[in-house]
Amino acid sequence: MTDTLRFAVLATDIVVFTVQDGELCVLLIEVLERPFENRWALPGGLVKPEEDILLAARRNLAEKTDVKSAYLEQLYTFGELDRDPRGRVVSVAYMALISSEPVNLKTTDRYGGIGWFPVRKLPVLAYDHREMIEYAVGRLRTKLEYTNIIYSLLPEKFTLTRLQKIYEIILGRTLDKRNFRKKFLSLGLIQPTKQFERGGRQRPAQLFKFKHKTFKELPKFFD
Amino acid sequence: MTDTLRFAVLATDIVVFTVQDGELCVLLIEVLERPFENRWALPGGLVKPEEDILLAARRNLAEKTDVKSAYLEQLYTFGELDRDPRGRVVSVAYMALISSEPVNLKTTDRYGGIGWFPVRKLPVLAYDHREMIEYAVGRLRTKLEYTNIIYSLLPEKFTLTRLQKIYEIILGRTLDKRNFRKKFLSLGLIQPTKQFERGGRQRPAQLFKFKHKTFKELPKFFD
DNA sequence: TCAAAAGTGTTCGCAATACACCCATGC
DNA sequence: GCATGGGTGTATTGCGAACACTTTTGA
Repeated sequence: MTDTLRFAVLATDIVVFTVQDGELCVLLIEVLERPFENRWALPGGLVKPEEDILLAARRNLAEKTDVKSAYLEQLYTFGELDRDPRGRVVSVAYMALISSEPVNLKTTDRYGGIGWFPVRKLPVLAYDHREMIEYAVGRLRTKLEYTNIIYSLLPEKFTLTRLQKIYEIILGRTLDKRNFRKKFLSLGLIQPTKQFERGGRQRPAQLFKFKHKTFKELPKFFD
Repeated sequence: MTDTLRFAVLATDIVVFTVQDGELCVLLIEVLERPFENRWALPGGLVKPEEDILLAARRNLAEKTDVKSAYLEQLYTFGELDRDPRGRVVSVAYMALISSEPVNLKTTDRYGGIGWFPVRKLPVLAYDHREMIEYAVGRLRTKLEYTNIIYSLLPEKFTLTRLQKIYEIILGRTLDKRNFRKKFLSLGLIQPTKQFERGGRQRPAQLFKFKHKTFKELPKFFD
């Protein structure tokens, strides 16, 4: 091998999802550099020669937000020759999920802005980042149905209605309240707390929490 | 970016599956170079600077077999810092599926041998290739249940029993013959031919073929 | 007392499962 | 004629889907 060493530029891009205002949203930053000036892009950056790719994803994410993402998963590696007009860059895409609590977004002078965008109304994106987001949405939908990753999109305590809404928003269809509760509770993933969410002018909703906030595959789930 | 260009060695490894003699088998080559001399490894190699990764996988596969694989899918990118003792090598792993027809295997002076190994009885492997194979087996099992990729593991014409055996071998459990046929035929993916497989000292089995040999997701499948 | 969301059970239909015998052939 | 795998139908069950009213609170 040593006589034929080949090199490529390695990068990582992170599709950070959260649910906000009834929409599945993704975190984007505004590019200033040509040829994508004023377009929006996924947070990400280069992987250092002696840096683990997963850690590079975490680092790049930490440089833009103060979020410790609850969940980070490698998605797919994008290596089309012409995906970056500046030259050959191979990018390992990740998906991150964070709870929809307020998040501090940083910005540096290398970027114009940073913000959450509903995946249903994305701006014009730089590079192949639209493709990455579409891929990530597909993966998220799939995983929602056979794993417990939804825990990473929720705060510590939450109502069953909020839980259901997240499923509905991501899956893109409504679910029957009684069937949803019956089925989800039977999974045994969550337990009721003794607290209730008050404040609306309606009956208070009981707050639940996950027994364990660790990734798990489930036997079955919602079709 | 140009002021901070970073480099990594990019490679690809291919987990080539086939079903042979009642076993799910994977194609391995024998490494001669230190420090993995006499261990077995997945076929693969470096990605050239101006080469698409998928094409690099195809090329590396073609250099070892004369198989045009029916199916090739990117699996996961392995980038642990110490996964290759010779230095930092990031490898994009692929999964290939081929029909269990006889395949010509080539070998070059850079490798000691090449052959098929049952995934249940793997030799000691080089690098992180065992991990890659385990990942690939998981993906294969999953995809078998919600896609039609099994077509790529079968010859043009096949009996229903052979089809069922492949499911049983990969899923690792037996299936009921009547239920299997009822369900698979109801998917409408295959059609009977007018030919029968003779030769055994039993009733000849009707040969079937796939209507389309293109990748498809299925509504549901075997649990 | 009214508006708003919380909470709760039963029925129905279908799809998955379990299960056993006759058929066509080669030897 | 017998051994071998090929081929076929029905009954049961469990799960997902459909569906409506009462409860609790704040204003």
